[in-house]
Amino acid sequence: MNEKKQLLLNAALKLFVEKGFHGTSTSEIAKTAGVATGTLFHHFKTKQELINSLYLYTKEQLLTAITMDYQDSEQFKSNLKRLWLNFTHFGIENSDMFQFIIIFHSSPYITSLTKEQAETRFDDVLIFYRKGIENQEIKTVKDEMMVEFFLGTIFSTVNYFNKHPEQLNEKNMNLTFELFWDGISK
Amino acid sequence: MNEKKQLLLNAALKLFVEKGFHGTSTSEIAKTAGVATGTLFHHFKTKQELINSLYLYTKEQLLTAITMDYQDSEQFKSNLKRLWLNFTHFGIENSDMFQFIIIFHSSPYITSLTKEQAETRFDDVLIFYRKGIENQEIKTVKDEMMVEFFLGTIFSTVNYFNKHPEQLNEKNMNLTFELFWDGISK
DNA sequence: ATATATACTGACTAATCAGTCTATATTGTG
DNA sequence: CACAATATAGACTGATTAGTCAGTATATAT
Repeated sequence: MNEKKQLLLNAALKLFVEKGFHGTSTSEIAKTAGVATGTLFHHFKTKQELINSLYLYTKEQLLTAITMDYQDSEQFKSNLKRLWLNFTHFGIENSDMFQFIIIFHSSPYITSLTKEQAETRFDDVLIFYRKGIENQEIKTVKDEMMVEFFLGTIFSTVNYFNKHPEQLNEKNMNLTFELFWDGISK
Repeated sequence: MNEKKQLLLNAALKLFVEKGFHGTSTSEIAKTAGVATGTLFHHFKTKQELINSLYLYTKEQLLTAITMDYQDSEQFKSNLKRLWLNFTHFGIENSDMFQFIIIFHSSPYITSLTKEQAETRFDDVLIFYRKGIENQEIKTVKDEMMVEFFLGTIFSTVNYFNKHPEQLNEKNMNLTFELFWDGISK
């Protein structure tokens, strides 16, 4: 990736989270990145294309962080916990990216084509857990409800530790996972 | 409340959720409400004041919907469930307002003063449950974490039923509450 | 009925926006 | 080195924006 292109993505990420899509001008993005506006439009044909690229980029970073490391030798709970912890830690350590994904996931600024691209890659991760979910100690709930609940608890956990960073330690992190786990287990 | 002022709030709510704060022009809000732009600026000094008013208005509507009807005669679980169900139903039936509150709660467009105003009124509701939480069958978790978890599960439940309205029935609603309840109970 | 305040209108303005264009610099290739 | 392709720059433009203003209509009070 070209250096200035990367600087532009970083600047756009920060500003979009802070002030929204329309609240951030292309000239401000260029200024923050330390480049000219012409350079921005050289790398991204339109502002629209910039935010689409940014969405794919952040989702890719998230996917890398939660890597598909399902271990058949381990218990289902351990596998699920590792996924949950990876996801949550990503959210805490990359709060701009996490916020961006949350905000712009259900936003009209990202074209549906881009969303589909990102979503498909995402489902690939969850498919590993689907066979783990069947015949396990988990409540019989629709897959989609389970995914929403999973994401909802991560969302609230990240929010909590962002607001109260002094509470961030292994004990409390385990406790919040137990809230999720006891909810879904039979 | 003045009729045209109400029309302006309704139009702004719809458009802000759809296209964001800066993505919606004041002329479009006025046009959607069927009034002149001058009328908008007569009722709200600035666009900023409009969104602040809207935030207080939607929070007020939410508060009314989840009314403080704690019944000491009933079990804690029943009281909590009623609050949870009122909240969730509000989110499903008033999806624009719910979305608006979620989006603009952690957004720089609402001044922190306005947020405080709304938050104070909100805490008044939760205080009724605090004494219920003590010495109950609930896990010992920080109050703030409990609130985040509470809101997180409502958020995911509303999201789920919005995406899959055909799944909306009493049985599934009870099931989703049990996910929350089993998580927090000892 | 008259006076005063409030509600409303839409044309207007200075500022700002996304995107263009022309020119210059840097890089890669043979 | 030569020369083409790519990267960078920033002044510029037509369109759009939040907010103003001068005047008109409607409601309220005495």
